[in-house]
Amino acid sequence: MSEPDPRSTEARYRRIWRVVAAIPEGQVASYGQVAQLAGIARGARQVGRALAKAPEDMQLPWFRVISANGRIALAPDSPGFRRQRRQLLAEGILVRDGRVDMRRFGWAPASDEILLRF
DNA sequence: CGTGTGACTGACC
DNA sequence: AGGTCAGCCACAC
Repeated sequence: MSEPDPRSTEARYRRIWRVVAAIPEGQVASYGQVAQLAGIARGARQVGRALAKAPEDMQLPWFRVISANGRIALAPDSPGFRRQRRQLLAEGILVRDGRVDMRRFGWAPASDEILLRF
């Protein structure tokens, strides 16, 4: 019996989904932060990929993931952008011009919280 | 196997 | 504050 390679794309996606699922309601995390917590250095782009690939019935809070600069990464004129903005606003996260104040809404998990969860 | 393309980032103007 | 750029990495062609 061989363990699945933790470096495989599938294994990485599963860890990414696990981290995203742990982002508290009312808070946001950046793609790079999610990658970091999932043990994937410099894997920000993979996070975007994993979110796009996440099964709908997984009900992943993908909308809580935004760019490190606080901006919604999707195209401002896209349906995805509008949906993300709406869902963020729905849980009290202020979105102004497609931007969120990371200092106010950014997720800052405590170290023990990280060790226990991931 | 080379190239182009992003739901990305950090560094530098 | 806002644009450019190189680095990044999985994927489509």
